[in-house]
Amino acid sequence: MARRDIPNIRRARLQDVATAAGVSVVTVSRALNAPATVSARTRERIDAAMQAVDYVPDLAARGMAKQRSDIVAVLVPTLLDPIFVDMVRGLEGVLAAHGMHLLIGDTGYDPDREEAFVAAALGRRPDGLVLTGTQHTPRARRLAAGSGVPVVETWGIEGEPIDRAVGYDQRAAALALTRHVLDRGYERVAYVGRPVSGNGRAAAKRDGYLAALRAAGMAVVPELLMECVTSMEAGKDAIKRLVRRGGADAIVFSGDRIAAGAFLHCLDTGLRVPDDVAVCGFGDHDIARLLPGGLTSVRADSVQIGRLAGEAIVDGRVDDGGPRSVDIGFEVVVRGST
Amino acid sequence: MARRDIPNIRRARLQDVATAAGVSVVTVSRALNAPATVSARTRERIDAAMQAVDYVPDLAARGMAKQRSDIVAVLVPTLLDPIFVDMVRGLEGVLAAHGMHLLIGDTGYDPDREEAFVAAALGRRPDGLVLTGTQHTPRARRLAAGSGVPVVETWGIEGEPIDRAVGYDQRAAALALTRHVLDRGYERVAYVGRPVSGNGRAAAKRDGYLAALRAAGMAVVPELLMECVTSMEAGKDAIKRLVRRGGADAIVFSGDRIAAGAFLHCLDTGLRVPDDVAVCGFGDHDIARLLPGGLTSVRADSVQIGRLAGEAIVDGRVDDGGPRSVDIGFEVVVRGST
DNA sequence: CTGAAAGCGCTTACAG
DNA sequence: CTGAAAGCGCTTACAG
Repeated sequence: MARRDIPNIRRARLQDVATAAGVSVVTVSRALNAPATVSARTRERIDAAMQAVDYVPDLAARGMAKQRSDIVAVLVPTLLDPIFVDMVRGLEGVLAAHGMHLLIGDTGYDPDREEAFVAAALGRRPDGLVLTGTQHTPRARRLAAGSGVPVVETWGIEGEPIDRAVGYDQRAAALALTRHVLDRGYERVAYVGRPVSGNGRAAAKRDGYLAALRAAGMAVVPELLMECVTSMEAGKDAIKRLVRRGGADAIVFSGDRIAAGAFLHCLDTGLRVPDDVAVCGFGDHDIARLLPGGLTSVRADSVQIGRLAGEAIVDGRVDDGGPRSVDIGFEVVVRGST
Repeated sequence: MARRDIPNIRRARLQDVATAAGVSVVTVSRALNAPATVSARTRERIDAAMQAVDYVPDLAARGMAKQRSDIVAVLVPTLLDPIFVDMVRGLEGVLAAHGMHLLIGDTGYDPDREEAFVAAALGRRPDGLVLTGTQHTPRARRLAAGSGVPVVETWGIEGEPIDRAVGYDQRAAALALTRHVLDRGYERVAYVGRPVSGNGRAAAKRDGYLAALRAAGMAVVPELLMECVTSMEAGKDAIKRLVRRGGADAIVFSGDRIAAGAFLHCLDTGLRVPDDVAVCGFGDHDIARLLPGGLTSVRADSVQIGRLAGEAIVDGRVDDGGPRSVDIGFEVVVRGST
């Protein structure tokens, strides 16, 4: 298998199939794309020829000829957070059913990497572009807007979308969640979320938390406001610090995994949830149901966001009308942790 | 924004840039691919022209001309299992550093869907193909082998790889894990894993479990051998049934998430781990460390599998030699759950 | 029902 | 340093 020595294995082309079947390339192309327009006998010969050489059509060439790539590009901030993975699953399901392929990129929450990936993805002349959030660099936004491809921004629906947006009101969700905690009577409610810089959703959630405090007539305690990365370990570290730091009696986390890390730390060290400290998350991932007593969380269907994004792209070509947002809504699911 | 009414937005082509800059397309192409071969003044004019129209090169056209797509296709059985997501992260990291794009597909553990995706992916003339496991349909294997592109099979390294394989000995890992449990003195050791049909890794793991029992001179109890899907809920359901069914005193799960679901169920219902029932998983995901007392698991670096797969593809073109496997090894990490 | 020609947007030798 | 021609593998009108 000295395959790598021979850089150009000659893969079968339409021409090879045509020659083998004794017809022209056009006819083979038709047998592939409009079988009904080819006589049964010819079709049989062509099919046999294709089988014989294991012909696989070159989709890049087809795409160039048809001006349509059957590729959709999706950009997520991280694959470490299951909400984005769920969204990708929903998207992939819809696209696969339509014979489209998914190009995936991980921006690491970095707007510049997002911009670079947007440019690169647009180079594939995708049939759709799925972004996370509504905050992008000016050039990324300009490229996406000017590309002519359907663009779907996911999760955050604040502001004017480039084209379509599918998500829910992150600020309202954080506000509702925090209000629930305050209604329970907790008095030192902390908030732990992603860094807000360049992240509209993180900023919106934190705003929701702050608004809830304000509405309850409570002061913001700087020590109770933390930024952290997305990991279970981070949740553990955060709760250790917040409890030591002079006592949060409740913590609102911006994600279930972080919250679960904190929750498990409590189980491990004997801190009682919610008696010593209440904990809640965001996303209502399966772990929220399974933690002992359950984790209070915000439910919003991540898979559905992906599905709707996929559908918006699939029928985006027949659709018309200006930019618009779809709000999938959310629900505060109260469980034992608060 | 009646964008959708106008199917063909005219995106800037090389020709448009060339006209704007007052040069030929070749020169613009050179400015892009070999800037040093273009005079500084010309380059400036070209750069300005590109800026002006937000030019984004058509990568499909480039790929066709260069016979190189800068696309790598990866197929995973599911995105619900974090080990595959981790692998994809590792792969994506390496590829992004080389300006390559990731096409991702989710086979749902279905060999026919895998075959379909292999064919479709090969249609993109990818620079590499990353598969899961070494068991594929004959046609999928034939297509991959005959495609001339570097193929990396991941996780399982049993059998002869199509080209490269990166993973570890799944059977040996399950054997070692089960042996550890038996050494601890547990006598009714259950095994819960994915259906083995069409899944070489699942079969290998189950074989390892059976071999460990055999080596210990213990009989296989059919009631203690279960198949289940990959989810935390499934782990919960499994442990409920196994404990009821007349008492496993230890359970080896084929994944950490399933094991964690079972573990959490124990916490919730007061079953003591490991006193009432010992539990262990596979993958050493972060949750394994965070569960109270810790979850015994098999550690194998999923991200590293992705990285090595990516590197094999990146320098696959200069490399030579026959098919070969890379064994990344594994380690049984003993924690409180056993 | 079938085929010859032109074109999709690039790059690669080959000339100048 | 720059450009004209040919080609990458398809599809799309246009003829027959």
